[in-house]
Amino acid sequence: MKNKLISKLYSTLYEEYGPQGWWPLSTIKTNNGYHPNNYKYPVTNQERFEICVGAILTQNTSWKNVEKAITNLKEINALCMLYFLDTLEVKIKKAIRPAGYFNQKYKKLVAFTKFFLSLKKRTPIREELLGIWGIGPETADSILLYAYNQPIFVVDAYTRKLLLKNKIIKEKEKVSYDYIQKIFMDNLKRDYKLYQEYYALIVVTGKVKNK
DNA sequence: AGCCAGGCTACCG
DNA sequence: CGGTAGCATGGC
Repeated sequence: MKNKLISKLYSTLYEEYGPQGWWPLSTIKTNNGYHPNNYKYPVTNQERFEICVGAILTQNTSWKNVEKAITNLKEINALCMLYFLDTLEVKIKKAIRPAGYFNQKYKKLVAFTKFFLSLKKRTPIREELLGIWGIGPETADSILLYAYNQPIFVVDAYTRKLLLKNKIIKEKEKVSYDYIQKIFMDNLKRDYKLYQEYYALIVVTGKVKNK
């Protein structure tokens, strides 16, 4: 389905807020980890792993809380695919506690880390990610878009609100994740930089503007 | 003092 | 299939 509004909305948001430099990384000391206008990240497999961990920890959780958890993981040397599985369960859970749901998220991180190690640097496909316990569509797509620079659009609560507000979808009709994703991908160039920027802008505006 | 956050699973009808 | 309880913490 064609819809001119999709690319127009992007221009409007970009002009207002500028490049966002997602996904933030603890290895970048400036700008709180953000890297506007720099699309080379992740540089290392370690940074790639950190993005995936963040994507899981931020499920239904504010990024502020995730930052604490990531800092804690780093302090106990567990923010690393080679050491994570060797770290005591209680230590990990204590570290990720600020991100909430720590029992569930611990299980999710274990399942994901095993998978990540089995990849040996190969890029995963969406179905593989969705097959992992604890990885749903948004987390899978965040990982593909930001950890692997794949042009896959991420849909979340803010994305739906943006479409509702602009009357591209209606409140009543039940719109699936895949349907919304298709609206964006049908109307944008297949460009991971554009997708990374667009989704970041959606979240940023979603936060700023009331609800 | 509630309500909400960059969701997902399990289980129900 | 669609709908929803449960998961947990910190910020506002």
